[in-house]
Amino acid sequence: MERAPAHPDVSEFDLQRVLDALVDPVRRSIVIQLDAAGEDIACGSFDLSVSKSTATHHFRVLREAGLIRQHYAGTSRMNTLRRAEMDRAFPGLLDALVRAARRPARR
Amino acid sequence: MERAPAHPDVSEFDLQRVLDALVDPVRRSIVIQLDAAGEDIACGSFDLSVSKSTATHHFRVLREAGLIRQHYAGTSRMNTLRRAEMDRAFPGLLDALVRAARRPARR
DNA sequence: CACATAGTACGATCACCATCGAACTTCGAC
DNA sequence: GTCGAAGTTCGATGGTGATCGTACTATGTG
Repeated sequence: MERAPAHPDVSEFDLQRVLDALVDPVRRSIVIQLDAAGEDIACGSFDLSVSKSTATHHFRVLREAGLIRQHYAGTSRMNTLRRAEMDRAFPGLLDALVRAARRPARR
Repeated sequence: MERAPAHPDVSEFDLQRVLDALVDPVRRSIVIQLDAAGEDIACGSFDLSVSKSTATHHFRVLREAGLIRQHYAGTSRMNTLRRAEMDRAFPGLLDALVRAARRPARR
């Protein structure tokens, strides 16, 4: 188990990678939940509809895209939304997505 | 050849579908070019790196997501960015993407 | 120590999608 | 009508990624 996983620097953020991460509904749900909570959340405390191993996969994709930061607290792995850094790299992107997710798909 | 293809109404716009459309770099390039031009562009006048049949596929995905409107002008098929409608359904989304695409991937 | 908890690593599977070429259609020009 | 230009349609193919179960590792607790 990698106890200190690599996180990309803001200067390395890549739009394609970020969109690839955000296009998956499970991953977008993770981001939405983090944004709504406004605080760190452990991997296991998310409301997800996939298995643990699949969840691990999704968290890795989000981390490698730069959307979340992960650090251990005991056996739990805490997840932080890298909001400010994302906003700096891609202004308005997360805002638009969070806002779009909050309202019904059809109006 | 379908001469009057179906376009979704704004009330039917779906975030997942829109993101699925925008995550592909070729399709995003089409949207960016339409936004930059500010006017309708024929399918064949885009700067794309794929074959004609693949391009047709991409235009269809964009149309079915509601991102573009298509109509014939002679043998040419003109494409219009549905900017205002997208902005109404998903405020800030296109702005953020166009803006992100304008600057280099890394800074 | 033994045990439970939290998550990772690894392979395998499966579905989807971007891509293409070839054949076809539609329209305008000659 | 004949030709070319502009797109579409139709398979086929190939790669990628989401998913899972199982085995494993690390940490905390008794």
